[in-house]
Amino acid sequence: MKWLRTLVLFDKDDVIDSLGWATIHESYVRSIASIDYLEGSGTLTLKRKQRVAGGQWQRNGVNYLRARFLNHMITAEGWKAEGVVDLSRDRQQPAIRLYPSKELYREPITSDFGGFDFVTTASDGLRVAIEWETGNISSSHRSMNKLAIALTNGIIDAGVLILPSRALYEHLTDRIGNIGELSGYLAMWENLKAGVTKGLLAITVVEHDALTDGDHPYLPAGNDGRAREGRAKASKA
Amino acid sequence: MKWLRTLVLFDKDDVIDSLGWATIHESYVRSIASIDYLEGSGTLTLKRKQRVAGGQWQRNGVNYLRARFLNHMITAEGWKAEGVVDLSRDRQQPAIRLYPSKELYREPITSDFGGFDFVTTASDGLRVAIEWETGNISSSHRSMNKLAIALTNGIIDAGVLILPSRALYEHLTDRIGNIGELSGYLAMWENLKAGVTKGLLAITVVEHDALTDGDHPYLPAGNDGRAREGRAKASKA
DNA sequence: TATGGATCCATA
DNA sequence: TATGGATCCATA
Repeated sequence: MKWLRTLVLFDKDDVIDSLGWATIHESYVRSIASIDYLEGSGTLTLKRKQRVAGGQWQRNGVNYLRARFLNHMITAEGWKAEGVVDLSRDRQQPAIRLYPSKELYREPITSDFGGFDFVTTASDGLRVAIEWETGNISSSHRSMNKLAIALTNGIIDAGVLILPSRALYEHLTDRIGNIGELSGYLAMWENLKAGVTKGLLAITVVEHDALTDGDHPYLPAGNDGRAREGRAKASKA
Repeated sequence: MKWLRTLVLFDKDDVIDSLGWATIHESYVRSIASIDYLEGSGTLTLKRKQRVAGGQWQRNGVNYLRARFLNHMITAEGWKAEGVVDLSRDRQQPAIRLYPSKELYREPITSDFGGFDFVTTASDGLRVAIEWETGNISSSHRSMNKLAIALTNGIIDAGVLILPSRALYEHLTDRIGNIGELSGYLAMWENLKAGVTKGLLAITVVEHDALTDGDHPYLPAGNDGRAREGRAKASKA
């Protein structure tokens, strides 16, 4: 798989020049590069999306890519996934107002802050959270918001969202995250840097190496969401 | 349907005291109150979620609620839905840096900013966008981010997200938006007020009036093939 | 083609 | 039970 670019939306207190960041960035770029299909080929070749009977599109599923990435980070790069890095629920809520009473009000925090795909600590102590984003594009918004909150609260020093280019997006599960649809929101997240003391927020864009129309299997798809419905429809058509 | 509360996350330049805001808030609260089931009963009674064979849960679909709300706003309250209020793609992108080159870079905006469920203008000229959020909880993040960007860019003066209480959430389609899961992020959106000249950002929380285990139909999932699919699957289990 | 859903899955 | 995710749908 191809690493295309890493966008640093903001950087406070020079995390960008730290050894920890350099080390982790090199590492996850190697993990991205390691993802191939067929496995062992050294190249991520995807079968191009294809229209099937009933007007539906056949595309590549995304679980395989995610599993390969996380696996390489742990086994080949030697990072330990630390599991949940959580924010307590008793942090300060902003003073908001109710309407129409205009009373001051603090909404209780009643959900946990779920954690990240991968959190680790570099040798210099830098805590980095990485999100491999192949969920729905709206899920990318939640991931970015979550990274921003974690940076604001000082529980991580660097946050990265890894997501598909628009070109890769076309050939994977419909409506997954992609840089194109996030591009109009970058200014919003960049704006949050004012509330961060130390921290870097980044997006890394990735892409397939090659596309083919030939005799090559699609990446397997799971049974999530409306898959069953879609399959029933396809087999009927 | 019950209006529970309206949270004003921020308010710049006293939109909260404007006549336009008061008028629109009263209006949409009436539209919320008008949603009943069975239709004409005056009460939104929902059949409680129920575990069915195969371990699945049977729940109420969400299309009906959305349709009733929008319909009431237009026909009973007399608001005109203005359709897409869009941001041009040529707005200024923040100066972000590439890594590792550290070059300055501006990611091109390659997606349109899709618009809101309902946009209207009050008699005093106040432009208000309303999002009726019964999509996935991650979609609520996108909606809030979008309202925030629209306020920052001055294309609306007030933005409202209407979403279910945690109690209502339990009985509707799995994983839809709810105030509980958004509660930990309110500080982030509140923080964006610094970049807004004039504008109010609000969340309105809604709930059913009653639950029943009795002989009462689940809210229909729509007039398309989905309800049929769901029944087929459930009856197979 | 593009964008906002609506729906059910996997797993701690 | 709770949270993040994956998958296809509806429609302009």
